[in-house]
Amino acid sequence: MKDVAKEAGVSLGTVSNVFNGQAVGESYRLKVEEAARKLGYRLNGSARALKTNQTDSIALLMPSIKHPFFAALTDEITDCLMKHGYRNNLMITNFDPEAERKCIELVMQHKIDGIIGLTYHPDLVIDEGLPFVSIDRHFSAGIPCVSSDNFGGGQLAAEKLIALGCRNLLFFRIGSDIYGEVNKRESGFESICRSRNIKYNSIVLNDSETEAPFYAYLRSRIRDGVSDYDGIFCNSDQLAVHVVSFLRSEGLRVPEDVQVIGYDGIRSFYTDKVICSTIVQPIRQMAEAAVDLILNKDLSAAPALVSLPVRYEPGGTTKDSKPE
Amino acid sequence: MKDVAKEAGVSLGTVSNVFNGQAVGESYRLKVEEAARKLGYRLNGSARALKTNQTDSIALLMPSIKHPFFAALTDEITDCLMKHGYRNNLMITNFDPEAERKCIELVMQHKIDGIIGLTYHPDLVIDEGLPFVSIDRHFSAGIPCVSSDNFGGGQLAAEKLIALGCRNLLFFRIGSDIYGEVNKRESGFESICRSRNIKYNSIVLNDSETEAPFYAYLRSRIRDGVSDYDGIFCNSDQLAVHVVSFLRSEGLRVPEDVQVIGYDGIRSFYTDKVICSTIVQPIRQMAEAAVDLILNKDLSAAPALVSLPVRYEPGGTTKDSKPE
DNA sequence: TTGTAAGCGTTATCAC
DNA sequence: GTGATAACGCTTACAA
Repeated sequence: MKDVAKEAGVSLGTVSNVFNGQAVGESYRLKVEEAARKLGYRLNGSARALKTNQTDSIALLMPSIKHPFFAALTDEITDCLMKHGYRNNLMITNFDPEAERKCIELVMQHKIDGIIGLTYHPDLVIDEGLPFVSIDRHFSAGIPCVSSDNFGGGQLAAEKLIALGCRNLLFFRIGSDIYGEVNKRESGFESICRSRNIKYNSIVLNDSETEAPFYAYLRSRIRDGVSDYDGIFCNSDQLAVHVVSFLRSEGLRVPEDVQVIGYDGIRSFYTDKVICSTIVQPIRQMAEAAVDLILNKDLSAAPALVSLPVRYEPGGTTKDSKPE
Repeated sequence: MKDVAKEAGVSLGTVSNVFNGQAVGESYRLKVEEAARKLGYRLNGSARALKTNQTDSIALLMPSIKHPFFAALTDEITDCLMKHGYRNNLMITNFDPEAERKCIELVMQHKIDGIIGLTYHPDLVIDEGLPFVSIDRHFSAGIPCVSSDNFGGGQLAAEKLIALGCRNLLFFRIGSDIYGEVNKRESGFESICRSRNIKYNSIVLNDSETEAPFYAYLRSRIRDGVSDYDGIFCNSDQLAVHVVSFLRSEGLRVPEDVQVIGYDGIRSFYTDKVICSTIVQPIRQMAEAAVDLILNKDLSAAPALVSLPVRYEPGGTTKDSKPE
């Protein structure tokens, strides 16, 4: 920068002003720009960061991005961030709370401006006003959470199944989402069943590694080739697809005998169709919401929860139109 | 840091040495560590970067991570990078050469230590010795490329199809991979066909948006319900799956009448099985190779091409054992 | 082995 | 509106 100043015959301050879009005499600006081009000069991010305490980068904590939902979310968040002139520091935690802690440590060391995180560490301490936006997990005051409208999604699933003729509903959940917003899917589902006076049941496997207990239960409720349940709402599309193939392997027809709805809205990457009837999460909107929140500094005044609307999409495992 | 020095009753240099793992008297080290803990001190990454010209971060340029292959690669690369103490600056370019240029600009501005890139800009200029490792694209001297063994993969596909009884082979490729290593899949495939004296044909759609021409061609080669071709090798799993469903919609049986092999080794995320018979790319090894290269500074002495071994996996679209 | 001091490339605060 | 100067927090000779 000193060289540019010399080359352009102006002072350091002026050069700085040019590069920061400050008001500068037009002739000076031109001279500086010319000199900068000639010298192939560009601002030094580290020096600027040191001075301003701003790195123009946000860390994104993800358990993994092999799952298509996480991948899509990461893709959109990165895209949003870049559109705002920010860089994305992607950190993969592999669902490991210890790794999450280490990531936070890194973030503070590098003075990264904020964190968007989908974490699995219940007691994760977010020190000293470090801007943090959580996805699908509700922490405490000052840490906004963005998620899909899980409660509404649960309701929607129940309403659909009932409208499609189901009278004996079942809810399935697996995974250690103990601290998640995700639990509300069940509540929403139940609330509709109750108010409509529809029989329902829930099976929740919190820390199970396997889905076997679901199948054992399901099998125990099949008599003479007929299932007690005619509608099943699953916590994820993945689970829904598994349940469907189990049912079929037991000789039941889907959707004729049993209808199944999943959650997420995962699309097959080669057909671009949903893989089952499902409640689809508004991924792009979630990304935008998270980025807006993290970039708008004033997290203390931010809503504790931003819950974005979901929609239902038939995918062949319910009696409404199936794709293909 | 000054505060820590004061608190510990030592000098600045000593504190710095402690944090950089330099030899320091044990009693001093303890005092410094104690003081640092008390003050909640941590090294300032920006200041350090300014001084050392090292940011401990690598940029990863990806066209998108919605595609499962890109997602898996990004996941593994990020993981490798973090294991080496580096951060990943993920940049999504959406296949846009202009965006790629901008990313490079960002990288230089922020003095990021290097780039791993899967790019679509044929003339991308990598200025001034900026460490760059390319994936699946061969640039020029000094820019190593890591890829799966595309030539070997093509050979393997041909060998398998022939071993499984095919006598009339076809190769399909789509996409604008004009500058890619990926073209070698075709060469490998052809080389085997020639040396085995097997009839084959290739259809390459370089800049087509749609697969329709493939289907038109395929249809023209079906007479009396029998296809001229009994074995097809596709450039990607995605294409392979599409071709399979086209063939079936035309009343042909796969794999009985026509056998199909894809490339990539994509797995269904809910069954974890490959989605067709395929040549699987060694994603983890590719990630490790790319990270090793970029971190080992001396790119001028690095191999121009690191080509990692692939393997074949049956997936139900060939006559060898099919899953499920 | 430890302390001192210069300097990395910016930005910001002043007088001018 | 422009130009000198201090300061940001660290590393690294070099001196003690």
